[in-house]
Amino acid sequence: MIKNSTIAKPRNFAELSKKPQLFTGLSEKALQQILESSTLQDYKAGHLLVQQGDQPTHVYFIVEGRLRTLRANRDGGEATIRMLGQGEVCMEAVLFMRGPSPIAVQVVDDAQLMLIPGGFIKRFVLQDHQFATNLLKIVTHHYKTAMHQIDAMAIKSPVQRVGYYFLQKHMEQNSDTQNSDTQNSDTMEFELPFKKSTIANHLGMTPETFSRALSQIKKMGIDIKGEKIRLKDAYALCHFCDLDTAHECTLATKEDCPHCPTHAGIRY
Amino acid sequence: MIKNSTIAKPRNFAELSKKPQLFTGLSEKALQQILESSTLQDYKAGHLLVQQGDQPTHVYFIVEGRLRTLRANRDGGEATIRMLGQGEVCMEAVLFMRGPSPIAVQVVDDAQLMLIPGGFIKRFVLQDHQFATNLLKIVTHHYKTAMHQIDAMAIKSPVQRVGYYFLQKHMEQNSDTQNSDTQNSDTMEFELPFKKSTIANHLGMTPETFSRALSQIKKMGIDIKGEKIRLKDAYALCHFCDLDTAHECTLATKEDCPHCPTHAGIRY
DNA sequence: CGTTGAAATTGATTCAAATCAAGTTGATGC
DNA sequence: GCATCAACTTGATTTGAATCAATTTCAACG
Repeated sequence: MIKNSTIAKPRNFAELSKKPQLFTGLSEKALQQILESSTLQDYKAGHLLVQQGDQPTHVYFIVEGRLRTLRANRDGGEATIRMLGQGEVCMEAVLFMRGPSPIAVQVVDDAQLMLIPGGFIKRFVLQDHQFATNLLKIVTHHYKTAMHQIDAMAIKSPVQRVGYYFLQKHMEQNSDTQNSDTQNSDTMEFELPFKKSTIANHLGMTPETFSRALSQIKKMGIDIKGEKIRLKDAYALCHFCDLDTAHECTLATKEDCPHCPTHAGIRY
Repeated sequence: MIKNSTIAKPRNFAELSKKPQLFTGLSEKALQQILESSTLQDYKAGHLLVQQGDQPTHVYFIVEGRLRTLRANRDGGEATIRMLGQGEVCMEAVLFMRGPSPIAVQVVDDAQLMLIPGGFIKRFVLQDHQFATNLLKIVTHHYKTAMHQIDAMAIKSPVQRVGYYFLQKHMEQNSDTQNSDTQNSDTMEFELPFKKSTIANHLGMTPETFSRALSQIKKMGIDIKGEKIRLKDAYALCHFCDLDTAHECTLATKEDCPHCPTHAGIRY
């Protein structure tokens, strides 16, 4: 599985499009320390990095490629917890849970990962405040996402789940392009970063149901061509917004959004 | 709603049966600082401490009573995220998410809470390593629980969800009694700490379905009398165990458990 | 360019949990 | 003791997503 293993070089970071959350605000010295303790490795799609029940050994930083974290049971059922790409980390939360890993980690697209030893992370948290806060923010954000996932499965219809997922991807990709030098501040188009069956599983439904939800959502002003999603108008996804998501929405201030939950003082 | 408000006194902690995770390993000085910044308040059952979309202001430490955290939508649907009692905290994770609270917090049983100002917590995390690690462990544990909840709703049957919930409560209450001076090391009995309809909602099912799941589970060697659950034998709940839970099980080492996933090298 | 195989779509059928609708139990107060 | 009300249980019915099954689409490769 392992094709390549070297000491991580700082310039690998420069190649990443957006600054990874794990390293924000760290001193040069701190960064050096992390890099020197880590190794780079390549993995093939399909490889199981971590199995459910394994003792966590490393934190994995994605330089290139895609992973997913999941839970599985005896009858072959799988629940995809997270789907992650470039600049994201995994196993950092598991490291601080006592006991073996509650999740498996699978390589979805051929990936280059930076492996940071678990022991190093645990020590480093105690010596670097900024790093500790970074970790806290990351785990906290995972928890928020998990709460949304619970919410979705408990009280949302398949169409609502897909709509909310689209809304998030749309907002993510808008903020990405604004950070880079693209001029287009409000793109009406975005892409599905994973194959549909994986997204379906993440949303707690079968591929068939996902497909049917897509054809429903097409009737709501959203064009779907393969991986490309195109909105007919900027408000097309506002149906699916909720109070805490509206807060990050650039349209929320423009008072003309017909569905925005921040208007009319909606309380759930 | 507020019946009483005083500066928190240290001796309130002494009254708590088990040492709360938030304060473990802190110096006397650190504890003093926290107590001096906090206030005690009483709340009536039903009160909404925090609404979805509110900006978080405090961390709530439960001295007495019960709370639940939940998400709700426009159509009246509710998803219970956590149900918490004495010695537990909430809003500590939300504090480190950017933006407004994704959850509401409701008082379920009349409660006495210690309110720790959010700003204090944020500052204190940067100055006290132990406190930072405590928080990291707490949030990380919430995340683990949330992953179990996702798993449950995605790939478990109602009966399996109830069984797994029972298993957890059983293990919790066993470890509690071992810490205190009770001799009975392996109790066959435990109690449901919340009313059934709340548990049902937390498990992502209707009260009717929960009730039917209970009658199924009675056939598996588990007696249910109101709030009291009594196991016919110590292994009655082992059906519902998984790899990461087995790790904390006192029976797992005894190789005679017929269902334990740690035996026979089960891989999911 | 056509072949191959995986992924996705679409349709028909099944099934499990939600809903609807009575009852029952159990706690609280008069 | 009995009345009252909420929580829970139990049964009948409906419904929406899973499953099963048959195409269709599309990318990879010879």
